[in-house]
Amino acid sequence: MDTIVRAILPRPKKTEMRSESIEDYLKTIYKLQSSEDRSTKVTTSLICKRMSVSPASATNMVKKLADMNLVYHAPYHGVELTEAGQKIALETIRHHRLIELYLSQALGYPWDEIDAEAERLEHAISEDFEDRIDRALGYPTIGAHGEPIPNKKGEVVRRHFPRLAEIANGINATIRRVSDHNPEMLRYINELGLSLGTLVKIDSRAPFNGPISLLVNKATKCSISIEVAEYIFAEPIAQ
Amino acid sequence: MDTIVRAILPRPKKTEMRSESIEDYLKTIYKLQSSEDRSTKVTTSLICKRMSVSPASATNMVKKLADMNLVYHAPYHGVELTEAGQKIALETIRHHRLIELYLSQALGYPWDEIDAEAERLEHAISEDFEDRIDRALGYPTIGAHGEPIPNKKGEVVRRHFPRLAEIANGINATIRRVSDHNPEMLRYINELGLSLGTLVKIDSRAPFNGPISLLVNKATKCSISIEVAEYIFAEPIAQ
DNA sequence: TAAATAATTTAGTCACGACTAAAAATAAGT
DNA sequence: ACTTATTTTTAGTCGTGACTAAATTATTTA
Repeated sequence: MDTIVRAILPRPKKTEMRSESIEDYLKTIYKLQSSEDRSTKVTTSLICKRMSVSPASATNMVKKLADMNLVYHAPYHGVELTEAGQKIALETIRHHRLIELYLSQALGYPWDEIDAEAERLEHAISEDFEDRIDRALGYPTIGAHGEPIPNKKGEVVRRHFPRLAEIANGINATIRRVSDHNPEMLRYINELGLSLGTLVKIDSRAPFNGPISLLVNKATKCSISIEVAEYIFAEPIAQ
Repeated sequence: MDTIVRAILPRPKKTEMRSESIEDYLKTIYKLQSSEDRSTKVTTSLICKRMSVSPASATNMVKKLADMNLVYHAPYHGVELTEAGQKIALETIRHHRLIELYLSQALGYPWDEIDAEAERLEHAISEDFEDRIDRALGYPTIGAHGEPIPNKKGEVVRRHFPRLAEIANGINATIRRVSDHNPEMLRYINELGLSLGTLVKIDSRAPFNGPISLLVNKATKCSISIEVAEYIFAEPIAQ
């Protein structure tokens, strides 16, 4: 009796391991969950687009993550990280950001290369390595592109700044974060002298969504497209 | 005609990729090929023992490596690296040793932990990373345990020193290399104060393969088993 | 509300790299 | 030389994580 039932039911799979892939998916889901508009559901297609993977692959992994109790999955309606899933995501992100900062500060890596290198290293380092670079960096809380670095307990201090594109003309602001999604964009932004802490003033905007003119460090002028201005987050200075 | 022949022959497999596994096997084969007695053939069983893998797995990989022209394989008689295979092996070993040295010098890792950490990192780093730590270390040629570091061209400067166990009583010698195969042994050796460059004098030997008494740095005495003395290589000082 | 479109999931495949069990080849002992 | 023991290879399986193609479910539009 029992045997028959067991033979018919799908075998209960004992997926237990924490693989590179799993970490990558959880990291991506975490980022989608928290960085996009809060209202947006994290759907399979969002995930597969962000990871450059086929929809079927994403579905498969989502099912596996659900089996492992790392995400809640409402079929056709998206996923949400469980506490366990979020823990792994944050550990992975912490690794990533600490490595990025280390590459940039200790090894002189340029801004636009640290993401790719960290992407591979983040899965390979031990807790010990994490601790050692954390110490070497002086227990930082802000990453190389201005993102918060989760602490070991998985706590994140989220800071919120408007995009340059959203700041009104005539306002002074300090650059606080730059989206690290596009290395070419990062290189370009860096070439313009727009790094973390740089003071900029929104000078003027050309009509019809034209370029935005900036005054950088009260000295240089430069003109960037709206698209670029969407990548840069800055803190307006109260005056 | 042609079609029939092609249909019967095993499909020619296009294994092209350079995976972690492949690097590990090539590295192991290189080490077996050069570090054991030269006369010993590198057999499948040697490989599988060293890698803690089943004989079948080793055979499989060996066949694959032969397909990729990375090793010559005489079935039942062992393998030998081709030039291409040796190149990859040396690149991997170079990565490993540079990382070990970096961990030890820049991050203060203890001697007995660097191997395990480097084992995972060596597959994850880029050429750029390699170059940067190489520069940060001042282009070293000797690794953390005294082994030579292959240069970028794949050249190795092999130095040959006798084991402590082989050095005659009364001789002064400088420790030049320590086998890194056993972390516990490494920790023990380090605790005894026996690191690279340490001056030792073979004081005496107890009979029946008993322990060897050493005078360390002309100051401390210590007594080690033959087994330990097999792990340590030293340069006798001409006097 | 029905049809068209878009998103998601199922089904089936493939490469990789491990495994066990069994067959085949080599080496050793009498 | 012939049997025995050991080493090596073959055969077949499994888990992971990707893929395409086809089916299914949701959503939008007419």
